[in-house]
Amino acid sequence: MSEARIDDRVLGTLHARILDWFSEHARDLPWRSATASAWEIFLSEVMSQQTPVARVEPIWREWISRWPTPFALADAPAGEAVRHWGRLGYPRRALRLHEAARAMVARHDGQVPTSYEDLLALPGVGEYTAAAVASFAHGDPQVVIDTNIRRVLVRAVEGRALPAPSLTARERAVAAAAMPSDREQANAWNAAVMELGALVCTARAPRCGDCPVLEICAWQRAGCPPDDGPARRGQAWHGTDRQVRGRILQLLRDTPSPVARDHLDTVWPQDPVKVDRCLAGLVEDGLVEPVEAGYSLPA
DNA sequence: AAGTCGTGGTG
DNA sequence: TCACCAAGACT
Repeated sequence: MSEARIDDRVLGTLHARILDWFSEHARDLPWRSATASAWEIFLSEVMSQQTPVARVEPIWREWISRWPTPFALADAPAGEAVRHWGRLGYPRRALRLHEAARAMVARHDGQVPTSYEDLLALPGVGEYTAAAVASFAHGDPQVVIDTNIRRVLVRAVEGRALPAPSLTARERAVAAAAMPSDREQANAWNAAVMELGALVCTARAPRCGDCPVLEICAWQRAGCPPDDGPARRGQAWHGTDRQVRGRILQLLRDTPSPVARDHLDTVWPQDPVKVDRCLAGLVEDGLVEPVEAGYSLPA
């Protein structure tokens, strides 16, 4: 276990300034309401994985109203979860949410589990989501580390522009050392640092003029050196399986009845072999089901 | 452990 | 314009 030490005076200032900033500037997201249920918070966390929060809200409202509890979602066909996922992206998350709801019914009396370990065991829940749900839904101050928190800490504490591609032991140690010792403050801290990263300490064009900890930011004091890491690999898109899979699913979502194999070629007419491969992948993933008349969302 | 998995806003 | 990136998980 590596340890990281942050100067007590610096730490005190970080806590006070960032928590104060958060109390003034936090967006009033519906899942931050004092009356939000653990299920509502759980849904918001999975929906927010790799997805801008602004796009989550309408889908989240739709899901909450349609499936207000784990029981409700567990009773629905998996395909309905995929259908109502719409264009939020990474539709396997919808499937895993459905599996998670069934796991909650099977193993947790239909409740969102409270321990980090039980949360982590759910499908679609990794380190980040388990810690976030523990902290935000249950008031258990686990160390939350998301892309925002990584960026804020690497700048404010380490003085670098951007974190490494994958999470390091050093970052875990810094994040743990940065947590306030008070339980309530620690939970607020998790949300506050994330919010600061999302609204001010952004990846592309940080609004340092609006930053509450500008004077003690190590990156600022170092003169804002540019990222020294290797160039990031851009995500290819045009003509990839991802694009074709997306089109296939969009067609199936927008069609109530099964779709014939021939009709699926219309999503990528130049290459039926690619369509075959993507279809096989989607079936393998459980997102699509072969039926007599062709293909449909899973029952 | 690097690759894969959607989608849309934006600087 | 277009490459980058967004409350990651999984293999």
